[in-house]
Amino acid sequence: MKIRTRYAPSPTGRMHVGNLRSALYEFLIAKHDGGDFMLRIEDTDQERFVEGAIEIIYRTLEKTGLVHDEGPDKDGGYGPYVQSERMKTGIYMKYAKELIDKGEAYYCFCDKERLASLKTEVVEGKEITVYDKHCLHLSKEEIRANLDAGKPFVIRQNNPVEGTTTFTDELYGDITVENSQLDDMILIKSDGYPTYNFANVVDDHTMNITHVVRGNEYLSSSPKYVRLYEAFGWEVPVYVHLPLITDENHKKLSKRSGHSSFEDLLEQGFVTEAIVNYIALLGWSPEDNREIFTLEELIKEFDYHRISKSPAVFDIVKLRWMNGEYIKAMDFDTFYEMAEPYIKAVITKDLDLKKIANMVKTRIEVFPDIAGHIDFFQELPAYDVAMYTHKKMKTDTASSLTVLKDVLPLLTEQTDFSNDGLYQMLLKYVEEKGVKNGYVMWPIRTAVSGKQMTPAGATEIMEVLGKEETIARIQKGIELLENA
RNA sequence: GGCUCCAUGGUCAAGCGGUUAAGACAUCGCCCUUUCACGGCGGUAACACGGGUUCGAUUCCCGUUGGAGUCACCA
Repeated sequence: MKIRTRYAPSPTGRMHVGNLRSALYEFLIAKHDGGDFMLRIEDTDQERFVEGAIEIIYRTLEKTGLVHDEGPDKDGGYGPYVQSERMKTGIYMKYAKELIDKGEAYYCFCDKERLASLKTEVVEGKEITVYDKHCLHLSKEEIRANLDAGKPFVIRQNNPVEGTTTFTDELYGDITVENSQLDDMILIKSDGYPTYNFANVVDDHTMNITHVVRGNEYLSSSPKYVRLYEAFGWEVPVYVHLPLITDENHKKLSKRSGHSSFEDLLEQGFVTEAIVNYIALLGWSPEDNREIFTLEELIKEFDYHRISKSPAVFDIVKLRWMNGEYIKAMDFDTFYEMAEPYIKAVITKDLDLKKIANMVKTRIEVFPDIAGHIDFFQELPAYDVAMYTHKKMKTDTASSLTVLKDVLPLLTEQTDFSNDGLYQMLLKYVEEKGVKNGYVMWPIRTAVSGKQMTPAGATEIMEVLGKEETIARIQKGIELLENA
């Protein structure tokens, strides 16, 4: 049988990398096997629903290439399954009632006050409540009367108080819990919507999901879901719980962690392919030492049995490195298209932007790095004469002044202002003087850039700057050195 | 606190009874160089602890410690 997986997000905002990785692995597990990947929007919580969140999910999956295979028709393609839409068919209530008939669930009419009186313990600011099955013991007549009176109700799962429940996770193995630990969780809320706990099971079953792949945070509640499958007499799916992705403090990454959503990363200048590549490696590794993968290659190599069991810290520093690798590997036109806005944000003068882009391509990790490399092209920054002194180049202010003064007339005469022409010309001067290249290049580069480090050598900078601006900057340098 | 899970360098990680315990990021040093970067070469750095099992444990078992997750009419 074909593997069928699903990504089941709730539309509450941007997709953080933990969610994205779940989607990625769910996609990969299905595709590696030639199976199907579904998208199901879990919007049963009316209060948490965020306007536009579904579109963000849709856009993110599309951009990353995690395209689902099935769903209601939408613009000639497949839309996502949406729980609030499915609910209109009465599917969840129908199955809940089936459970009631089987004695596996029951109506509960307890109000907030009674529930509050049940609260027994407060741990780390959280109230721990265990429902006492009060309404399980209501007679048929009492239930009827409450229902007829229009009293608000929820439907609860009826879990046994004795024995144990065991299920198997593909990664973590057999997990057994005491049934007494299983709370009678709510299946249908008083507003008629199903809870995640219930809708998830009903949908996974009715959508024929074979492999339930999800975050580790569901591991401890899985026995309750398994009991639901058993109560229905349904086949329990294969479970693959994914290790958590954490922040640098080893705490679960969440929307509150900030700046770690896919869109945040794009805004920070990361490229989609690098993000996908990096998160694929957070919790999974291939048999060899390879680290750079396209989506297609991941599909081919991804074996979910090699997923790690321990949590992984999201390391933005390594993501930056990987992003830099992707940038270096880009063909120039693609790079330029992405870099242009960042360059134009700094440079408004009429300079050869492509030459500038090319200088910077191997030196950045994310696009916003560009600004710091090229700002001096726009305007010569104020700089300290001390920069002319460089021990390795054996230069100081006096030697630099001499060089600049010697070179100024040569530049004025120079007609070929290309990188090559300038370099040859200066090389000749170097030879005549009998010094090392750096002895001449260093002061010139300093004068034309005003910076300690630049994305290119002196002559490349001069070429882009042009004759007029170059000469002006050299003159400025001479002036500065003379007054030192 | 109950329950569940996890435990190899700062981080991601390979390892699946016998290894000089890989590799990558970061970090440090050297080389290259028209500075820096890129690139190349090299260094520092890890099996949490205590018991078993075994001829032999990073690897298997138990415990301790540490960390995480979860305990909602949220998902």
